[in-house]
This record gives sequence, C-alpha cells and structure tokens, in this order.
Amino acid sequence: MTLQQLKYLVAIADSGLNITAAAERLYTSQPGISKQLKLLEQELGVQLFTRKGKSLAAITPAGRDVIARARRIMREAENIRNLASDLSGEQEGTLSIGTTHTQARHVLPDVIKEFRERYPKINLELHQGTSEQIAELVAANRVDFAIATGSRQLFPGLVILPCFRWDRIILVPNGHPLTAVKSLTLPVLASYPLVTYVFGTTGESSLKKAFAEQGLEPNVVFTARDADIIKTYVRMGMGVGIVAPMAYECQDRKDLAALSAEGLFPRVTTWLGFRRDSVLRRYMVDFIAMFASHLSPQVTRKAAQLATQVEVDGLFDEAALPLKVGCEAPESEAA
Amino acid sequence: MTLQQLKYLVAIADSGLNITAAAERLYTSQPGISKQLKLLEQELGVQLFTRKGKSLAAITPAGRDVIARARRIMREAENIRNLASDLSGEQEGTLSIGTTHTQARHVLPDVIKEFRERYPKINLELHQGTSEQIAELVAANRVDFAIATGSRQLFPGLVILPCFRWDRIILVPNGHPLTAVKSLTLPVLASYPLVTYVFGTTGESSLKKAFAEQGLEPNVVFTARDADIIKTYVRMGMGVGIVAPMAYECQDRKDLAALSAEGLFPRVTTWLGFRRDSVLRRYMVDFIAMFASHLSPQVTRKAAQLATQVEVDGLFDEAALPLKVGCEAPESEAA
DNA sequence: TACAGTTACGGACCGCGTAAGCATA
DNA sequence: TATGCTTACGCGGTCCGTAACTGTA
Repeated sequence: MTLQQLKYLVAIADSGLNITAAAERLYTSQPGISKQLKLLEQELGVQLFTRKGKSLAAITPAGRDVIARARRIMREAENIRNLASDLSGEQEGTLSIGTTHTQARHVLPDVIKEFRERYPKINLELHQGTSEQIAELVAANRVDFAIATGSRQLFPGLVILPCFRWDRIILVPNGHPLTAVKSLTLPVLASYPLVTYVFGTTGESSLKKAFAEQGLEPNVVFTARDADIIKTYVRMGMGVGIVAPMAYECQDRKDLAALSAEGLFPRVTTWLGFRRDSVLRRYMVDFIAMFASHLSPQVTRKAAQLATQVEVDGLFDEAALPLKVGCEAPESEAA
Repeated sequence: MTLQQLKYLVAIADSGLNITAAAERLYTSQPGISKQLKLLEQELGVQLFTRKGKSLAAITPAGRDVIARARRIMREAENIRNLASDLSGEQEGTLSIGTTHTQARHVLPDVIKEFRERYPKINLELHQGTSEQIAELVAANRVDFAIATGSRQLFPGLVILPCFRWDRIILVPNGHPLTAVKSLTLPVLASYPLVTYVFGTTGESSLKKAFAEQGLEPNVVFTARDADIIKTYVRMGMGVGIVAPMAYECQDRKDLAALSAEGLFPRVTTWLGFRRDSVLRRYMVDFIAMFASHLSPQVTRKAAQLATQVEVDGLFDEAALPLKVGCEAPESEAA
C-alpha cells in the first residue's frame, strides 16, 4: 500500500469510477492507474469495486470504507504539505472559498481586494452557490472555507467561527407609503406583496416563521437568490423587498429607501467555517482576520486547536459580535 | 512524500531519535532511513529535527506537528489493512490488551481461554501495568484495548465501554473479630491496620476519600498492586485487606473470610476502551462480547460508529450493568 | 466503430544493502 | 575507541509510458 495507490483510488472514486478520466485528472497514463488499483486490491485481498465486464460498475462496501479512510490519509498528507509550506515561508498556495451570493456580491469584494494586495501570489478561488451546494463542496474537500448565514446544521464537522450578524431591511421605492410609517410591524408588512430571497434554507425560512407566529400569511410574489434581482423588481413596483442590509448600496439611495426591520425578524449570523483538522496556512488565518476583525490570528488558531479535541463553543460571546449594517450615511453628504 | 518515509519518521521518533535503533526496529538498514528522512525534509522544505553534529538532538516544532499527522496516517493505513483482512476472512491477526493486575489475574484468564479456543490463530498480547502505564501504551498505539477500572480521564480519545461494576470486599483471616461484626462501618474499619492497593490512581484514591469524608484517617500499613500479596499479608495477620471481589477465590475460603463492604466505598466500574477511529476486527468485537456479554457485536459496532462523530454517552443504562461479585457459594458444597 | 480496461515491454528511476568515511563523546 | 550519521556504489525491483490486444455498447 502506497500513498500513490490511495491517491489513485480516490481519484477513481471521484471520477465516477472511470479509470481513464482519473488518469487524465492526474496527468498520468491509464494503464498505470489500472495496475496500481489491481496491486492494491491484491495486497488487501479485497475487491474494492465490482466489475461489469472490464469496466468498474460500483464500489463495494469494503471499497467504500477503504476509500473513506484513504481520503482521510490524503487530507492528512495534504495537511503535512501545507504545514511545511507555511513554515518554510512559501508564498504560493491556493485559497478556495465556497459562499453564498450575498457574501460574494456585497461583502467579499473589499476583503478580497485587500487580500490580493497582501498575498498577490496566492491563487484565489471563489465558488458561489446555495448553502446545500457549499456543503457539498466542503464534503468533497473542494474548498478551504465555507462562508454562509444560518443553516449550520448542514455543515457537520466544520469549525464554525461567527463573523457578524445582521437584521434584514425593507426595501421600497422612494416615496412609497411605507416610508411614512413610523414603526413598521409585521401585520403592516404582510399587507403588501413581498419580494425576497428563496425560502428553504434555514436562514430564510425563519422569515416565514416570524410571520406565522403572528398568524400572518405573507404574500410573497417573487423570490430570488439574488438581491440585485430583488431590487430590480422592487424598483418596478412589484412589491416590497426584504433583503440583507449589505445589499443596500449607497447608489441605491437615489431610487430606493431602506427601512429598518430590526426586531421584526430574528437576527441572523454569518459565519466562516473550515474543516476540523485542516491546517490553516498563514494567509488563510490572515484572510479570516480581514473578513472579521475580531477573529485575530490568535483567536482562529486557538479555535482550530480546540476543535481537534472538542466542540468549539463559548470561545467568545456571540452577543458581542459586531453588528453589520448597510449604507447609513451617503458618502456625498459626508464629503 | 511516501508512506514509507512517514513510517520511518515515526519510527525515529519512537526510537528516541536514534536512527540506528529505528532501522533495527524496522529490519532495514540505517543508511536507508537516513536517506529517506533527508529526502522527506528536502521535499517539505522544513527541518524536522535539530542536529547536534550528525546526531539528531531534538524534534523541531514543525517536526512535532508533522509527526503527529504522520502517526494519524499510519493509523489509518493500519486501519485499512485491518479492515481488508477482516473482510477477506483472514483468520490471523493480533489482539493486544493493556490492563491492570486485577483484571489480568482474576478476570481475563477465563475470557482468554475461551478466546483462544475460538480464535487459535490470533496472536494474543497482554500487557499488565498501572493505569498510567496502560494510558501510555494506548497513546503510543501499542495496544488495541485498554481494560481498567476508574481513572477514565487518563484515557482521552478512547471509546469507553462500561463492562461491569463492583464493590470492594474486606478480607480477614478466619476467626478474626471482624467476622463477628454484624454491619461493618468505616469507623470500625479504620480502627484496624489496613492492607490494600497502592493509592494514587483515581479508583483507589476514592477509598481514601471515603474515610476522609467521615473524618477518619485510615491506618494503612501496607500497599501493593497485587491482591495476591495483599492476601499473603492478611494471612500473616498484618492487617485487614481491602481488595476487589474478584480476587477472593474459592480456595481462599479455607483461611480467609470475605466481608461485604457494599455501601462503605463508592462502587467502581471496570471498562474496556479502544481508540476512536480504530477498525475493530471481528475477533476483537467477539472478544469484547466474551468479556462483557451485554456488549454484543452489534452494540460495540454501534458505539464505534457513533464515536466517530460524538462522545459516546447514554448508549445504555450504566445502572443496569451486571454487578460483579466474588466467590459466593463454595463449589464443593454445591456439587 | 468507438470506448474502456488489460497485457506486454523497454527504459528510467529509486530504494535497499554493503562498505567506506567522518564527526562526536 | 565506540557510537552514530553520511556518502558512495551496485543491484534489483518497480513504476511509468507506449503500444498492442480484448471485451463491451
């Protein structure tokens, strides 16, 4: 049994049991992979795949177990390499992030700009998707970091670092009757057609629940994954928008008004997660600090270390987290 | 980086940074190890050991981290091999157990006899020592199972399966005044010189504590690790023995009387532990079932599986565990 | 006919063991 | 002088890539 053989094995599993594809992925020859797989099965004395003719048809139960452990070995091997790269002052590497639209569009650009200036040689990969898609990326070890809001239960085995919290805001066209309302309530809101994020993920279904608790049935006329689209339809007068505050940019003030919905819906928390046991290179830790300033390198390292033993909980006070808000004072007036 | 290199690295660390010793342990040549270590350090770009002249002097911080992960990789590799051996119906293997004197002398012989009949080809290793020594064996991955009483906090990262509980008994020579006492109390006991196990391990210090709670200072005139020695000194009239009930064998009735100490001291639990993430081969699971019949293969497998995710707790009711006692009715009279 | 995997073969590489060299106590 | 690591070198194995072969849609 060699690391090479385990790498090949995992590659086969990741290539849909297609040895040729695995060979291409690994920039090597197909017969080489075939042979090593055969050798491994011989040494272990177990069939890892069932064959249909010559092709691989399915993974055997034994194979599933072996592959799972092979993955762990490959991860640890990767960890050793990362660890060594970092300690030897290597400036190259990759940072791969899976995140949702809201973060990718409204929060990450500034952070990434700063990061690229500081670490120009680091290859940055950003994968945007739903929470479920991000969870898959995490499970497949395709991303280093997951950044999302709510829905933590989708991410078992991740070290979760709360980054910031926010209250949804209400978006209406300037001059909309709601702008005259002193204190917004759910019944008032429910009397308007609503435009908001797609329900389903835990974070957003809490919105539905808030209405339900007061016996209200909101009239949601349009849902999207994307605040830009929501804003477009709000501008068209199709309904009242409920979005993340980060999505309200200063230029939106020209035609859109943002009303506070604080207290109407539960406050949500955006977090950053990484795989327990993964080695955090210096630039990764620094990225986290750029993303959430209270997560200093020391705090992050501490959390990573604790997580190898127990569940990270109560490392710091979540209630004391910075509260994220949208554009409050227009830049033009301040200047 | 190869599995071979990591194996060498771990061997060096386990041989006190002596490459020659590591080579002997692995039945290979010393220059080979040297070369592979050099190659590994080159590839990683990190010094894993500090040198003093040509000899290895100490492990660098980087080395410590790399070695820890290398150990994990070696364990997983071993797991894969075990897994495969088991599934391919391999009847050979090794079962290595670290345990205390009480278990090794009074409980395990019967279990091992049965096990050897059932699995004659399995190589059985028994290492007897104090809880601390067993914990070291576990940490060094030298044993598959640890069997001990109390002192669980010495064994982090182990899946602990409670096996049975017991109350200490009081041993005195036949005709001793205490045999006439109706209900034994701590003050009465404290008025006699005592002979018991070495204090220090958590299990035994609970004994001292029981006395202290009633403001008593027991007069312990002799301590040993070994019930046989304790019995010898009790026979000599040196004092009153406090031992595990399993140590009172039927032949001891000839000259020793066992008095119940139930209620005087806290009831203790003997458990069996194995490393989280370790692959349990069929014969290992069967051994556990032989050792504690309520730990059926199904229960053990379930516990092992759960342990990969969370702490095993409340899997079954500890209060319902079988209560272990010593020789109650003499075989001769019953026959 | 394409596609996927196995078998066969030659070359390069690499890891191992022996033997000799060198530093340290 | 003994111990322990490094360097040098030859051998054997092995891994890889190319090429030809075989079984399947």
